[in-house]
Amino acid sequence: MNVLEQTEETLKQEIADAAIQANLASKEELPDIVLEKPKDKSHGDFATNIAMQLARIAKKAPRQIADDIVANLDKAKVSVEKVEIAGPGFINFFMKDDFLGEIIPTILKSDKEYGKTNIGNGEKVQVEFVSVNPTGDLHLGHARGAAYGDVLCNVLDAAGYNVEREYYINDAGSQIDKLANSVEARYLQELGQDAEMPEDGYHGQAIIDIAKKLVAEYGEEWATKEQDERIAFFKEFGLQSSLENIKMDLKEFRVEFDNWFSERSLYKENKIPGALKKLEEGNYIFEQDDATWFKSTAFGDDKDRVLVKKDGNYTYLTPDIAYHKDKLDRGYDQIINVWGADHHGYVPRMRAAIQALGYPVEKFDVKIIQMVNLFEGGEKIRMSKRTGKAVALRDLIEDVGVDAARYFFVTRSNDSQLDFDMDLARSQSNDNPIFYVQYAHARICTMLEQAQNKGLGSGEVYDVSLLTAEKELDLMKKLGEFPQVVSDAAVKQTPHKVTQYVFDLATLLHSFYNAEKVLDQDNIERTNARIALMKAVRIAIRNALGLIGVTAPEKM
RNA sequence: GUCCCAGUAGCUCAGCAGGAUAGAGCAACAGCCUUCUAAGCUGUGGGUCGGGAGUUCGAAUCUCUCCUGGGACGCCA
Repeated sequence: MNVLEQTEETLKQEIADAAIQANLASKEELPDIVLEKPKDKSHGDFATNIAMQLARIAKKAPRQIADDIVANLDKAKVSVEKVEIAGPGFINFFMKDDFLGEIIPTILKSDKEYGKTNIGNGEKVQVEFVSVNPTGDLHLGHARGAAYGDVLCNVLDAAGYNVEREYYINDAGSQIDKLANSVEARYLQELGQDAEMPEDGYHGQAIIDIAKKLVAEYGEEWATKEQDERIAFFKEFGLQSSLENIKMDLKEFRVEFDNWFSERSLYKENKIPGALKKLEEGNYIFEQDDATWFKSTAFGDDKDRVLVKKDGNYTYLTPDIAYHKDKLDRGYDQIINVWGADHHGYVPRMRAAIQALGYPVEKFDVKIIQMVNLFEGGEKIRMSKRTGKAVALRDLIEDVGVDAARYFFVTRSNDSQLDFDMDLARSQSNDNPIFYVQYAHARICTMLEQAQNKGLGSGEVYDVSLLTAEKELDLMKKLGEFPQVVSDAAVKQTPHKVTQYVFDLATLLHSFYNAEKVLDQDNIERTNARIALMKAVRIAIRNALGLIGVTAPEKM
């Protein structure tokens, strides 16, 4: 537990005791005390609305209740400067400045660990994300899912969850056949033959590159072979090449997985019939029109779903059900899937499947990532997977860099669409939030370097009580919030809160920097205290950027 | 037609486990570099939180309804 949390806990306890002592409510009746940090400084450092909440129970006016609570408060136990009652019955607490005193020493001591919490309590969480079909390049939409999933995992990890990252490789369905056919057509075209791309094939550049690679390695060898043999070979070649590309792109994007789960392994290990059998035991299977159906409507789905097609093949859903069964059998407390918005309609049937298999549906969670719209020169760039004109992740990285791309993708809530402004992401100006934040870090590094050159603040001796300027207090309060921000982002699965936080912290740093001078030969005491503050800010920025997967440069 | 997401300042978006006078960035306007990085800072203007009803002491936040935009509704994946 960090310093601010401890102060809050003590304060909450005091308020609860005071309320009971004033006979406003019994221990059982008393609601949880909520402490908030008022936006307006004139409302103090903490505020509680307990008086309003107790109005009905105590059958008294809120302001009267607030009076009673304040009268019974033992101010000696917490470092409260003064207490005020305001508005409809808020109780505002103004703390003595020294309540911030422990923040800086705590941060400097925790260093890389600062921000970590144990709210997850070691709970096992698995996050499956990206999981793009190995039939082409990763593009913009996938990139957002990749950034979201990765940062979510970082945040969960920091908040004390036991996280695993997994990628589901669709290497068994009909899309792989399409891939083989597409590769074949491109291969023959490379050799100057008059081959036609299948209507429903993959038209992207990636397939052409694979064909070129084939020609480079095998020449015309495969043109003369039996088609069956050729297709079989191209299927594997295409699959492996695509997978390699995807892995390479993700690695460059700083996304690494613990598991790469192959759909084929479900076939090999006979897991699909097992899942079907389980469904059958629950009477959720029926035959109709020569197909096998899953009665997903029993769990609120719009319509029932086909599992085994008329032609005897599984639909996409069937191995996916087996896959989710497998995941749940691995003993995670929670499995989170990160899906694109175009797959949201798939959620009810998978939820139905989880329930039909007899698992608690609360363990299954889907995060939907809304679309990304790319803007350049004020105009929207349309993307389409079919025509192959989608903007590839690789191109995006080359253009704006990994830092800017990752940062931009986790600036917004996952369920808001995202307008990605290429010009802004590229710009080396104060308009660009990633540069703004990184600049704050670099600025601190420069100051600390100079401090060292001048022989200032090198020791462990500093007196934080000298930090009384408003901007110093603001910085310390913000620093103290970091662990709560991490917990909040993890629990609510909203990694963009970290991005917002680090931006706000950078703002306070820049503001402080312009208002106060850190290195002052004529005031060594204060200089040492400020250097300690700067070190603490640097740690918080670095750790926050680390969670987002963005570098913290020392010079810019 | 059904389902999902969104609708908050001129633009892009936070805020949505109900709390005080609704925030940030950009854009606009006015200022700040003999001082640790001006990739920075300070200030000003700007809002019927899509409309309406309800619950509540209190609603941008919860419920219902309507409108607008985007997406999804295959024996595709």
